Amino acid sequence: MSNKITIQRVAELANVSKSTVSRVLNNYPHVRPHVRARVQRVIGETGYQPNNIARLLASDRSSIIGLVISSDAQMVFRDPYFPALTEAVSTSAAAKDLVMALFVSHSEKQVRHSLSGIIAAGLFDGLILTADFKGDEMIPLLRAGEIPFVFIGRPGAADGIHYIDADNRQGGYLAASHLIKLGYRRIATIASAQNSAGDDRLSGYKQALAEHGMPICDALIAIGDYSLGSGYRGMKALLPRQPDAVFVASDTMALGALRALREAGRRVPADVALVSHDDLPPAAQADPPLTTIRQTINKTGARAVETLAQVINEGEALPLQQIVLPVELVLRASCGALQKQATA
Amino acid sequence: MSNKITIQRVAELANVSKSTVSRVLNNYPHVRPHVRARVQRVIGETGYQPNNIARLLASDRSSIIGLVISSDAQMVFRDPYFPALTEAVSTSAAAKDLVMALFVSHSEKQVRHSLSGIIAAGLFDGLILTADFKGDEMIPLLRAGEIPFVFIGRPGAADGIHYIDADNRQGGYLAASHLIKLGYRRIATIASAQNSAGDDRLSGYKQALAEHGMPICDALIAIGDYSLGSGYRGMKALLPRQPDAVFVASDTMALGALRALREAGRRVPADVALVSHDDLPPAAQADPPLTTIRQTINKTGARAVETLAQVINEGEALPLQQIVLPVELVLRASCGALQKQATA
DNA sequence: ACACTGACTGAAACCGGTTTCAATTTTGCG
DNA sequence: CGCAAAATTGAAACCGGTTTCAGTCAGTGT
Repeated sequence: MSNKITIQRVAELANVSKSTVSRVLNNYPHVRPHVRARVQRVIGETGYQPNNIARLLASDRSSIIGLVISSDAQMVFRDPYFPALTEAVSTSAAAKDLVMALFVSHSEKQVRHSLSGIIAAGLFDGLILTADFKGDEMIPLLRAGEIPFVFIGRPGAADGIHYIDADNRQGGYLAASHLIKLGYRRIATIASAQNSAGDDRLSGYKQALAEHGMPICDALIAIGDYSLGSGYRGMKALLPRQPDAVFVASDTMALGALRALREAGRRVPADVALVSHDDLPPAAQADPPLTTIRQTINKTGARAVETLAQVINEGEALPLQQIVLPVELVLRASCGALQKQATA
Repeated sequence: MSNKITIQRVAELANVSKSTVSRVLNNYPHVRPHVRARVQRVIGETGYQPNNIARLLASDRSSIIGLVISSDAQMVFRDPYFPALTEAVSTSAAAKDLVMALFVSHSEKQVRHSLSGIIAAGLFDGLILTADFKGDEMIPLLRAGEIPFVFIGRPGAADGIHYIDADNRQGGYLAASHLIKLGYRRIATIASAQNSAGDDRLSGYKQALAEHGMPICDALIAIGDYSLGSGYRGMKALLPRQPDAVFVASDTMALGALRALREAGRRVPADVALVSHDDLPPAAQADPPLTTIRQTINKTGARAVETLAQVINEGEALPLQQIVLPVELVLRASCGALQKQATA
C-alpha cells in the first residue's frame, strides 16, 4: 500500500489522541478550533487518507451502494434505458461521495442467488433495484436481509416499499390524447406487459381513448417486450388492422416499428403516425425523429440515490417514499403535428 | 444487520477457536477432517456468512475491482460499446467472486481527481481502465498509487503496462482488403483519432490499400469521434469525393453514415458499399445490416478480469501481459458481397 | 519405552479506524 | 472567588476477521 500513514501516526504528529483525530476527520463537535486546525495541518502535510475499510468495519458504513439491474440478458445493455440509468445513478452517487457497484443479473434464478450473496456480504449500505420481472420475488429477500433499498419503477407488490417511478400512466395518456387531438381515429398501441411501467402506459392509453369516447379495440393492441424485434413484429401484426396512428411503449420498440413500416412502404407520419415513450437519444436520431414521452432518467437516478441515502440514515423513521416523477410530451416529426401545423 | 452470527459464535458452537474456524473458512491445511466437518456443519446450520469487511481489514483484500471508464460524457453510454464492455466485465468479475464497481469520469479533469480518490480509498484490489483520451495522464497516478491495474485498449504510452486490446490494425486491414477484393476502387474511410484503436484501424486500412498498390488519398479520409453525428458529418464530407465504398471505424458512426447516404439518395451497397467495425447489436439491426469487423467484447472483458486477478496475486512476478485479441469479418448486406454472389 | 518430529490447535496480537466513558479542563454565574 | 455544568480530551474497548507463535498431541524410528 502506498499509504503507510495511519490515524495513529497523525495523532502522534499532532500531539493528540486517535480519538481527536477521528473527531476532526468526521467533523464532530467538541474539538477546540485551535486543536482542530493543528490536526488538519498535519493531515494536509502528510497527505493522510483514512483507510475506508477500517472505518467501515468500525462504523458499519461502507459508503458503497449497489445498483441491481435484473432483466433479460439480451435486454439489459441493448435498450439504452439501462445504460442511461446506470450513468445517472453512478453520477449522483459520486456527487454524494458514494461508490456505486453495479450488478447485472441475467436470469431470474440468478437474481435470487446473487442477491443473497450481495446482502450477506454486508458490504453495501443499501441497494437500488430496477423493477423488472415486476421485482416481487426479490422483496422478501431484501426484507429478510434488513438492508435499506429503493426501487426504481414500481414493483408488483409495492406495499410499504420505497420507490421512484415515472408517471407512466400519464405518459400513455399524454401520447394517446395527443394523437386523438391530431385527428387520428384508429389509434393502435404496441404495449408491454413485462412490468408495471408497461401496464401503466397501456392503461393511460386506454383512459385517453375512453375519455374521448373512442372504442378500445383489442385488435389494435399488440404486446411486445421492449426489444426492437418485438416492436417490429408488433407493427407487422398491426398493419392489417390499418391503424392511422400508433403509440409505441418504448423508443426501442418504435425503432422496430419504423422498420416494419418502411418495409411495408408506409410513410411516417403521412400514412401512420407514431408516438413513443422514453425520449432516449435514439428517438431524436431516428428517421423521422420520434415524438415521444420524455421521462427524466437523470432525475430518476438522482432521486433514487437521494432517497436511499435517507433510508440509510433514518431507517424506519423515514415515511414511505413513493415518488412519481412527471413526464412530458416531446414534439418531433413522427406524429405529424409539425406537418399539420405547417400546412394549416 | 441480519447476521448476528460471528466467527466467534461459530467457534463456540463447534467447540473450537476462532483460528480454527478461520482456517476452515479459507481452506487452509492443518485441520483434522473430523474437526473440519464439525465446523462446516455448524456453518451450514447457522447460515453463517463471514463479514467481508472485517476479513478485508485483516487480510488487505477487498475482492472489489473498479472499472474506470473515462470518456466524454455524451459518449460513454451513447455508444453501445461501453455498455457491452461494462456488462462483460461485470459478468466475468461475478464469476470470479469479485464485485465490480463502476466509475464513469466525464471530463479529463475529473479523471485525475476521482482516480486519486479511488486509489486513496484503498478499497479496490485493482482497476480496469479504458484507454480513452489515450489514457496517458492516468498512468503516473496509478503507478504512484501502487495499485494493480490493467488497461482495456492500448494506452498511448504502453511501455510496461498490462493491456488487453483488440487487433484493430488487423480490423482495418481486413475491412479494406475485403472491399478491395470486391472490386471497389475509391475506398474512403471515416476514422477516428481519439485513441489508439482509431489510429490502428486507420493504419490497417492504409496498409491494405498500399499492399494492393492503391493510392492513399487524404481527401478520402474523414475524421470522426465515434459518435453517430460525426459519422453523419464524415459521410457528408466524403460524398462529393464520390467514394464507391467506405470503411467506417465504428458501427455507431456507420449508422450516421447510413443516414447521410439515405438523405443523399445513395443506396447501400449498390451506390456505396460500407464495412464498419465492432459488430455491436445495432450493426445487425441496421438497414441494410452492416458488414463489420467483430471484436469479441465478452472475451476482452473476461481476459481483462483474468489478467487483473493475476496481477493482484503475482504482482511484479507476473511477466508483462499485452494481449491482442483477434478480430474477424462478419459478412452482411452492406458491403455488397452477398448481392454479387447472388448475381454471379 | 523414549526422544523427536510434524500435524493440530488455540491464545493473543493485529488490521485501522469509531465510540464509549471517565477524567480533566474551561466556562458560566452567583 | 468558588463551584456546578459544559466542553474537551484520551484511554480503552470494540468491529470481526486473519495471522503469528507457542504449546499439545499423536505417530515414528530405535
